[in-house]
Amino acid sequence: MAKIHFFLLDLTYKIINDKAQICLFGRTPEGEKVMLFDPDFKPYFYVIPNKASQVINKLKKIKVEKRDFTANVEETEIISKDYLGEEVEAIKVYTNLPRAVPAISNEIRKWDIVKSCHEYDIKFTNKYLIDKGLTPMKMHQAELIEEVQGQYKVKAYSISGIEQTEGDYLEHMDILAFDIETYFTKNMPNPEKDPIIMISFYGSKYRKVITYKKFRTKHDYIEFVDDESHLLERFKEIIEKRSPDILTAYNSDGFDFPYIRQRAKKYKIDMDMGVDNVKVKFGRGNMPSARINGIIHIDIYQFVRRYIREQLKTDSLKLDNVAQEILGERKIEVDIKGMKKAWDDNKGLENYAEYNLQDSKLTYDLCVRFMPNIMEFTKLVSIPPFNVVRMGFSQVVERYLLKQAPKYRVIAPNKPAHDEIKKRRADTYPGGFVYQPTPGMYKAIVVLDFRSLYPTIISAHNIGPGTINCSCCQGESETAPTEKGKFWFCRKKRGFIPTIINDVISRRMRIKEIIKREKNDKGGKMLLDARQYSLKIMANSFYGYLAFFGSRWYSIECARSITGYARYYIKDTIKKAEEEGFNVIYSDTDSVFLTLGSKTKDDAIGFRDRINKELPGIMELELEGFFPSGIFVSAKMGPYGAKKKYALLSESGKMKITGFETVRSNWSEIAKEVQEEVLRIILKENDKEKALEYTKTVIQRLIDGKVSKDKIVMHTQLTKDISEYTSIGPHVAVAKKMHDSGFDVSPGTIITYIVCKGKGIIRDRVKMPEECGEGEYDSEYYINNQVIPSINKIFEVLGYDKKDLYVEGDQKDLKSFFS
DNA sequence: CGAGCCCGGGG
DNA sequence: GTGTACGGGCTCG
Repeated sequence: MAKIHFFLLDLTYKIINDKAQICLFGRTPEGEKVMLFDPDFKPYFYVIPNKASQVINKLKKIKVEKRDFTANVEETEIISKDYLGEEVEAIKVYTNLPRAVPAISNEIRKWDIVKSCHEYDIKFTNKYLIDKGLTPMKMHQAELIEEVQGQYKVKAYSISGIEQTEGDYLEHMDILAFDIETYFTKNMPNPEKDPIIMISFYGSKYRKVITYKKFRTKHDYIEFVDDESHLLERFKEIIEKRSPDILTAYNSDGFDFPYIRQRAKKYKIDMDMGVDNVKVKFGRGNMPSARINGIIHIDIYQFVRRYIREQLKTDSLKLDNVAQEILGERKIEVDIKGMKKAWDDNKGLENYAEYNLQDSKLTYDLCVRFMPNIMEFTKLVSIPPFNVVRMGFSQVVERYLLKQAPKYRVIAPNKPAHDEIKKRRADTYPGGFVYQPTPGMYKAIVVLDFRSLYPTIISAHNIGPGTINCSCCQGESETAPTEKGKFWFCRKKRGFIPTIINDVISRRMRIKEIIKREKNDKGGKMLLDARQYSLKIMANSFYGYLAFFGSRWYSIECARSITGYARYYIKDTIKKAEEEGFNVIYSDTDSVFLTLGSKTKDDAIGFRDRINKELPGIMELELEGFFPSGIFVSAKMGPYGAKKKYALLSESGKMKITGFETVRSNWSEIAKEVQEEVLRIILKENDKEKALEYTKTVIQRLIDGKVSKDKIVMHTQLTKDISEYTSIGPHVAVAKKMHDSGFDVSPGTIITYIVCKGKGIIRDRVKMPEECGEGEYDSEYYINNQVIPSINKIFEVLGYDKKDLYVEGDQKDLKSFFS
């Protein structure tokens, strides 16, 4: 029998003759796409019974009638398993259909001979990947059985005996980026009426802009079609014809694909671009996503926001900002609001086409840049890249645990039910220790921090839901330094979670050593760096996972113990630093900021080494760096620790700013402007007096009514029909007014309004910009609720009070502002 | 203070 | 579809 080799891109399952068949989308080494059907996987879940024989007998007969199918049990099997550190006898229950798993488990959990059901809500395809040990994007082989006939764009076969082969994974992927431009008048475009006017593609040796207003152009990449419907047909055709491994765009889950779908519907064009001719599937609700069978759609914005955001300097994740920071390249500057006129008059469209193409190029470059990271996460958790880029960290951790579970015979605990979630959410506990800085400027700062503090504590103290308060170590093992409760962890047996986390940390250390050793191989280094980064993210997420209300392996007792140990170690470090004569100025969870005073850099290095000698297991204190000067902001405490807020000037003259939240788009322009300028003056000119004077000037201008309307207009989007609102916010109040004056205020409309002078709550004194005269705005509101909150924290740090913002000569009027 | 709502990205 | 993001911030009740 012939064997087939292929890279596994993605997978789904189809019901064929009342049986579920796994359907794999692959690409052969020769570059051809294939579909492979594996009938050899049955849906199942686990039952932990009180009386196994009774349960099995009853299960054999069970039938659950659902609207369009009948669920029944096909087979059972008794298996010994580990459930939260305990040996249990479990029944593996096979059902007729994947849908029958939730149907049957839901029914039998009510039986009193059943203790609990498990793993009934893990997606069928994911279970397949775990149980068969397969890894998306890697090379696989399988026995070919026969060719399958069907309405597919590619060849399809049934297979058996699939296995992942060692080594290769798809390295040279065919990536295609696209971007759309739409007609729009004032606000964001409305897919009901505003057409798509341009679509660009960018790939390796491929660039194209398609549009349907003809103009003279020097660019051969611009292609003209007859109208919008032909534009959409051509869009489909290019994707089908090129059938890239990866199709990428920026915020395409949230914008481009939903928009295209709406426009295509208008022309009755099917979005059946999948290699199996299945239409693009849209995830619903709050998390839209567009899945194309056989083509991996990666919305690179989704990946950036989940995995990269933390390490970016920019707070905004706009394509322009992200591209500038990552690629050092920007969008083409155009007047986007002028595009409507350019389109109407067919004047200057070439410039917009260039802009359109550049967006695709930046998206393509970002995708290429992050592909090693996406691949590493894909391999780490064995989830197709489509899903990986759309998963939160808690899901990544959980998925990694689920992948490891079979090796340790571990049965997964269940996700919490609704009331359990409520209970968990209400349960808070102390987080990291924060040593509040005295606000102000400092010189000669040393920053020390514990390398991966929480993960190393978990490993060093064997912390996990399976090792906590074991009967075998009661009274023998030390108790964790928590503020309440008495928790100890097993000393005889390593737990599932500490074992996994220790493995992650040691793998990462090995890789870091290889990177150090092999300095010369640049390409290999990039890959290894992506690998160590994914492991770092993974290790750092375990603690949060244990405390996350939605977790399967939830244990607030473990989380309490971890932060308890963390507080113990950091306080101990602070105490010892002070004993040695350093000045501790700030500390937050895992880091300590010292000023040298009369001591030297070498003294700081010696201090670090003395601390490290006493730390248990793999715990380690590192010296992050020396900073000639810095400004500190008071840190605000939350249940999971403190938020860092400070700005440091490094030895190389770079500014490191942490924790200043950006002002949101539904804030007024004046608030944004003041925040930006104050930060600029303080950080770059180092002149707090000047920042204060500047702010006073703006407040004075607000009081005098001199600030123009366009700087105080607020924008808020209506998300539902005005009649559906139970709580009437300012924007809803204005929308009602607008509605009464005959405006269209359907969901999606951006409501613009100005808060005006008057009595009572805000919504009673909001006006549409048109009915509000210049200077009629409520300066009190704009000072207290817009400008002051945006710069408040910054001035607090510099030792100023809100009172210092009083404008001379106007103190009487201002007093009421700051009550 | 809790509940309700909006924001992000996109044009 | 072996379902239903997320954390932060503002305003109303």
